[in-house]
Amino acid sequence: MLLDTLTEHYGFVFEAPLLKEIAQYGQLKKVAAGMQLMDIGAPITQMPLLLSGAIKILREDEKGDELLLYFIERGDTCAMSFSCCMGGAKSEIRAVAETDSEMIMVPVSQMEKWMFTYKSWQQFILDSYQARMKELLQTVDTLAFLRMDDRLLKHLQDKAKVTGDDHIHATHQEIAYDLHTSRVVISRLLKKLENEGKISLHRNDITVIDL
Amino acid sequence: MLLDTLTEHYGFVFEAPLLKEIAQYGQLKKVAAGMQLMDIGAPITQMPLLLSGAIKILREDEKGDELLLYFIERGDTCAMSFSCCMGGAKSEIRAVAETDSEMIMVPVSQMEKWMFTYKSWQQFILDSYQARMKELLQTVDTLAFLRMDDRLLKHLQDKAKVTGDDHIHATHQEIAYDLHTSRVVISRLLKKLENEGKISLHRNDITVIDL
DNA sequence: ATCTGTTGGTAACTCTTGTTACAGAGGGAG
DNA sequence: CTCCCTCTGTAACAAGAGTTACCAACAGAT
Repeated sequence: MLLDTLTEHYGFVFEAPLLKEIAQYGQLKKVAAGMQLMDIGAPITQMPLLLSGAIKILREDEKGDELLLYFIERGDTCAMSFSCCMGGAKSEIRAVAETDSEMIMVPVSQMEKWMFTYKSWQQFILDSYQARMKELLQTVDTLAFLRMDDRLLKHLQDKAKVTGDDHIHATHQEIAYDLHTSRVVISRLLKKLENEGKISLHRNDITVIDL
Repeated sequence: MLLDTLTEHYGFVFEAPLLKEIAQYGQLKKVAAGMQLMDIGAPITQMPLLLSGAIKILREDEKGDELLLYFIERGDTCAMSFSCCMGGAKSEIRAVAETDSEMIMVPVSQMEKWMFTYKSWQQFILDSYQARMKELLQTVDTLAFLRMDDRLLKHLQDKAKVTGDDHIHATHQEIAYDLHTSRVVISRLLKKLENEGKISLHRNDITVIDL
């Protein structure tokens, strides 16, 4: 039952009446890994509360070049979608399921109401903004202060963390897209990391040793 | 009088009773250009509403390397300071007055109350988060997708915009700090931009032609 | 087994950025 | 004016990252 699942994941965040309302107005959505949930420029009408799995958030420039911003995990939401809803704005980012995921989609109309009626909801939204802000700052730090080899290792560690698996199933090309570089560079640096004993390489499988 | 100044800058954002409350509890603060307003790791107890001038927001890594994130202008606030206040968290960023500036400092106790009593305040806070998020995304785009010469030109244009002056009074070293690179690189690229007719160089003064 | 498309390894080269070193220009203090 | 310090220009070199090209290894299909 929806309310049970909800209580399991958000019981410590929201009070009972709010949980009930969310269960009432929310809609369960299951997505398979790799599925796109939202695109840049798309209008936003609902807000996801993640129950399980992980979502990766991407940015794209005019030329179509991509960059991974961060992952959203269980118990999180995409705060940006909130104000977007409220203001009727378009999405600034793209969201793709990193693993099979479950979430509850909440319609914008209720969100606005809850903002005034439930202190816990208000707090949740503000905390979410704060958390996302912090992650974006992390991303900026990574881009500004780290070299590609460290960015790569960090990416592999992050990926292992959100999937809960130290075996990463991804091609060098896919990793290159996430870090906005070329496949050759990734292959080169992966080999270097392997020589340093931090990972081991197999076809379609990178094992992160240095977690 | 404080209320008049406040109404002038925020009259279209907040309703009259809220303006009055802000005037009552807020404190006017004037700072000179170059003065540091907040440091990384410092506790936050007040939130600024900017009346005039501009504040630059910086990020720093463990080694003390800096990076300019964005500018805050008139009519804006530092949304991050809001949740920091609420959660009693430490600042993630450093804030330095880019120009002489005036702001109203609002104590945290009132902010919480207004969140429930004034819809316009709630909207203001959410809009502010959204705006800051958008600026951070801009920063990420700049770092990820632009080369240093374009970053430099963009920086000069931004700086000209927030100061309202196409003459930029800064040494090459200062610019290098903001962009997290070395003075030599900046001198080199500035000369290149001058040859391309986009700026003109003088001692302690860069004139932006291509605005 | 053979063919084919995908994935990964590597070399060679270019371009951008960072580093070191040094010299000259400008401006203020004495 | 002279001294001294800061600011700027430039050269030469090093390192990191991007690009192109090519080949080998592998997996699935026929």
